[in-house]
Amino acid sequence: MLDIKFIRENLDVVKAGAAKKHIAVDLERLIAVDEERKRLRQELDAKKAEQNRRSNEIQIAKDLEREKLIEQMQHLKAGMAESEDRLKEVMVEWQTLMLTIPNVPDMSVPDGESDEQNLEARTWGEKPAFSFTPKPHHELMTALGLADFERGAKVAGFRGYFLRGDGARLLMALRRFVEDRFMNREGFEPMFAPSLVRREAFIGTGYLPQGEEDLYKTQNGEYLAGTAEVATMGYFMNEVIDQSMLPLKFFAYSPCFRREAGSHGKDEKGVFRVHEFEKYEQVVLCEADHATSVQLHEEITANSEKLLQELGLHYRVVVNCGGDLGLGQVKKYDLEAWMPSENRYRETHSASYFHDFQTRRLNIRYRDSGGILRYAHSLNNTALAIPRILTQIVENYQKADGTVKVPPVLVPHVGKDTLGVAR
RNA sequence: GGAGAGGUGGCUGAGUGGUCGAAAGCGCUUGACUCGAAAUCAAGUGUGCUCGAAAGGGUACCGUGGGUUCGAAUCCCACCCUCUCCGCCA
Repeated sequence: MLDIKFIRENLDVVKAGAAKKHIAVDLERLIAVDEERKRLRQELDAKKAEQNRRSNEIQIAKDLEREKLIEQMQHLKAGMAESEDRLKEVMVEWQTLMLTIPNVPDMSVPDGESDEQNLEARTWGEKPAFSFTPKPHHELMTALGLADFERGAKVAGFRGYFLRGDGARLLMALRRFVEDRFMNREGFEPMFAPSLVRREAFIGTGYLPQGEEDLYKTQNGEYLAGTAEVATMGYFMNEVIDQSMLPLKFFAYSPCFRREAGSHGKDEKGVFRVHEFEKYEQVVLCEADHATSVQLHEEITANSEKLLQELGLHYRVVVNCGGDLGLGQVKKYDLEAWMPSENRYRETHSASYFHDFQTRRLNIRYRDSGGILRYAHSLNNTALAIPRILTQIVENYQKADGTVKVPPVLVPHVGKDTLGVAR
């Protein structure tokens, strides 16, 4: 959510920002509703003041005088109820509109409508050369007995999967790998976050109200989170954080659930896009300073790049274009690792910063050195999403004989150097 | 799932219809005292919206949302959450 004062004073900026994100907004309506809101508020406050004044008089007055005053008050109240109802209506529309206004993207964000226009910032490593036609990950995994998609569908339904044997070993090795890197080296606090989360935190992080379709919902009304970001940010909801605690950096783990509504037909095979997965997420809260946000954005991006480098995966970093940014994101980098079977890069990580868009919705503040309450800034980036990362590992490390080499850093955790063969 | 208790400011905690944004204590800030500190004394110390150049004013907020009333932290209703006991359970 943006500050209404900021919107009022920077209409053109907000309008241009929404256009860059290709998000339709009705700013004229918002401004009109805001004017109405202010007018009614003032009108009602004046009436309340009058009411309070008279109430005090009634308290002192006696007998006849008192009854006369009470009668007068009843008249005064009649008009107030209307104003109050009207204000309530206006507030509902005001809030609904406010939730639709996207955050303004950074100057450096490229123009564009979809991920096709994302700008490649840099690459790392080399595309692996194959003397044969590389197979897609689901074929390799099935052939080597790492995954069972047929039974996955039988048991869990569409996009269901089992990982077994070396497939499960690889997944568990990746967990230990990423846990080791973050718990011991990065200065992050580990967080084990709930996935079953109430509506507020989804609204606060910007996934609702517009993303209802993508979320699973329980019969009790909670939603299943698609990322630990939701709960981790919600953790600080309605709180004032001690400034000395900032920046707060979390290495948050949670199971993740996504309905993938509207992506039928996309990535149907394998474990690239699944309904149920696990993710380690970097979540950061910092002081309300653009330069600090930018610096931390680079830092959490570098953290993930290091992981891909250690895994020996060729990847590129793209700056996401305006049309590929979420409602609250100011800027986003995607890390995309090479997918040999598709002859293109596919997303493994996504690093964004939000300024105070999320914290304003979540009401997360801190008191600065001048004693002023400010909304903190927030950022997040994938640390590692599994099983997705398996797709690139398996494809990039496949050999001519159909087996798959284990990335050297994972060998100690997997316990062997080749998948799909006996030790 | 059943029974009971309870949600008040940064914290503890008083307040059961009116002058209560809320006692008291703690904490915090500033000042006095002191070489300095502690102790002591004095003053101050919530947030949102809104009017105002500012000083300051208005209004709202005692878990959330409704209701009763001239007037609600206080009464009524619904919901949320916490705690205790029972049941179940990794």
